[in-house]
Amino acid sequence: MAVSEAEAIIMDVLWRSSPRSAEDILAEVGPQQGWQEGTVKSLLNRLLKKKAVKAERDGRRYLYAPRLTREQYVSQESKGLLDRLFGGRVAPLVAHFSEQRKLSKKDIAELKKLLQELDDEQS
Amino acid sequence: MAVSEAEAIIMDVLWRSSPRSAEDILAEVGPQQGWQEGTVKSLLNRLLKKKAVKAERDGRRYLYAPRLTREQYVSQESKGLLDRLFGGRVAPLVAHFSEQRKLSKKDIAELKKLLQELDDEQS
DNA sequence: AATTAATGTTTACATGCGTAATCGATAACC
DNA sequence: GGTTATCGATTACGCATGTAAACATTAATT
Repeated sequence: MAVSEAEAIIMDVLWRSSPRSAEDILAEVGPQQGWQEGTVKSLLNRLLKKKAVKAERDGRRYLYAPRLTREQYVSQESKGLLDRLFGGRVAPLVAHFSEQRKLSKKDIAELKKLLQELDDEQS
Repeated sequence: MAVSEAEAIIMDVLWRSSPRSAEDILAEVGPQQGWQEGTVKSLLNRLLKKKAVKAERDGRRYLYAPRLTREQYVSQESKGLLDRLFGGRVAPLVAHFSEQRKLSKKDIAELKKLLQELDDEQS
């Protein structure tokens, strides 16, 4: 089953640094999201059930760590969107952002560099 | 409220051509999705409630048409993903697909052309 | 006019999600 | 050793979603 949006916020914390205790996660995400203890614990349990995180006992508590990598998650999500909205092709997606003026100078520079690199490794 | 995934499939039919009757929509999407009448009708009603489509009476029945444009929908969805996963920047997204070898030759060619055009209109 | 067919409207029902309160077990403290 | 604090596990609850059946209305047919 898929990792939901609220769950992904917990994953983000774990991707930044793990393993971490529930308390620790709450401290980082609670104030920011307005979540309290029970919420974080439920989300952690659902993530465990989905096998997206693992838990290792540490005395009285658990330390949680990702089992699903950020790369895997990002891939699933982006591929889903790409397939659903752009026929699975990247160029139309970029064209879309271009039309929406969502390409910053920096983006453009980086894209050029990226394409250049692809050329280089090609030859 | 957001248009759900099943609802988006109905929208797709309407974006391809509209206005259309429920029967018509069912004919196109039913066999393919394994949906039956009631399902399509429910989805249409939810879309009406969300004001994503409008309905115009045509004799005994209604003809449905999009109110939300495909552009609007695509924008919302892609911006959501971009913000959540790539800090709102396009280049990292493309880099991600590049790393996943998801850039076809055609993609690369089109991206080059796109960047070229951006340069041109710039100068 | 009564019955049937065609459509839209309302209701249903299981599952997932966001958000949490409550329960239960175990460790710490008096 | 009994009480309290700390954690995780279980349960809850409203709302959205996917999927559809049941109901209502109105037009067509006999």
